[in-house]
Amino acid sequence: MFNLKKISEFAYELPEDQSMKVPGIIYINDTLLKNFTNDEPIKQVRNVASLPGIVKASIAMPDIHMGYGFPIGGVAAFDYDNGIVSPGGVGYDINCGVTLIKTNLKYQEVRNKIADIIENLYKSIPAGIDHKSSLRLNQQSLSNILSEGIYWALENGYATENDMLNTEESGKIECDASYVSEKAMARGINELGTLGGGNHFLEIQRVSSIMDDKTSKMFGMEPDQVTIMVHTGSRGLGHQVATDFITEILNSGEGIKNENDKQLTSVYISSKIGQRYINSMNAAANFSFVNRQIITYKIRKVFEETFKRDYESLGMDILYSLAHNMAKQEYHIIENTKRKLLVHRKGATRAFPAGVAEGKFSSTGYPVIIPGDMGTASYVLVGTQENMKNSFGSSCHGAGRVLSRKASNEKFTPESVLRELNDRGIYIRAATKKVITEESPESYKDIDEVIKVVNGANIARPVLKLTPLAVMKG
DNA sequence: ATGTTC
Repeated sequence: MFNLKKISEFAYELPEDQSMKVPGIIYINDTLLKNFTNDEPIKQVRNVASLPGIVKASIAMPDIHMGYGFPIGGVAAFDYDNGIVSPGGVGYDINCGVTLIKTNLKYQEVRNKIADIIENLYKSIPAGIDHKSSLRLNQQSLSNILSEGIYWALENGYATENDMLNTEESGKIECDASYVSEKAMARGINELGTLGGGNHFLEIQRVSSIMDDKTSKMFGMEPDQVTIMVHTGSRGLGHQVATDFITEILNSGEGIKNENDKQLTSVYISSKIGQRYINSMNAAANFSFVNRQIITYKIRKVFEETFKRDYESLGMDILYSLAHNMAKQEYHIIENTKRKLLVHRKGATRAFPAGVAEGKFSSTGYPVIIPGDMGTASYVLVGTQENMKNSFGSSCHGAGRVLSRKASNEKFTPESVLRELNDRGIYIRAATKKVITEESPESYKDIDEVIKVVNGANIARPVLKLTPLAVMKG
């Protein structure tokens, strides 16, 4: 087991190691450290610290758990000219992320309709594996989605200008989408507007407490307001892009091998493979932005039918739609020098504060949306100035698993989890029994404790807390 | 996460 050095109440440093080019820092406290049953995630932080061109530190957020190569909850930035890009540092679900939709409805107005709404959402939005979209896309439309992102949704009536402004990167990352394989395209063409499975979900929530009144007001949010949260990504298309490039890099001889972990494969950003991966990753990210937008469109339709009012009069604006599995080209100040970096956030959220965030969020900072588990709570936060220096303006992305899916399935029964949710007044519609046990609240770390570390380590400040009323799982 | 083992 690693002998971690406590550097503050909310941060630990890995012991020095000859392989490490930079320090390894984990933002965590004693309580959350007790969740570790093995040191694999910590080894992954160490392995990332050995990669060429890494800048400042290999960082992990309090929701850290084991991933492919890089830990989930990991942040690592590489010099754009001399550093690497790693598909495992982005994750298989490229631009997996969260959209939070506001309403002007209060809890009292929806409480008797919750079950109907979820059942109608379940009919309207395909969920789980092998549930195909009702949208019929042709190849040209799919190509446009990959290169134009939300602009395609805007042109086709699925998005408004406002939706675009409320989406990270305005829902479009510049890229040459022609490198995306036919196989990835074939998997994606029937999956637009589908939720997927596993930890992906759709939730109806209410604002249960406000920690930052001023920012909440600026976000247009108040106590007992009803919100809808969507967590999904780029589906089979992004998964195939990741698979394609991991396979190609491993077979190419260009991959930078890591003696500690064969899975931790990467290539230089400047290499041809690296450039093709970055373009393909960005295309998959655009697909994911559109996927969440189409789901938003379908949610609005269901609410319009339920309340017999149009979605604008229901106040159904997107607060924000963000990515938490991406590598992004960004400029950061490192030792008084502005440097061009590729910031890998794998299960980590961009958290630029006021003054660094752009557009309509320049005076608040971008909303940082952190879902907990399906039985507990989620949070909206904003980043801090101090954290721009510490972790490239990044926050954690969720509670983080504490039990593996396998362990969860062995430990819980669907009936016990359903009873628990029912006792808490949470209505659930799940595609399979297995996902109910896999995603049991006890499979995740305590979100309140994770937020305590995020706040204590000055990563981000809590703005408001959301409590689930009903959940749909794929 | 994932046409849940090309």
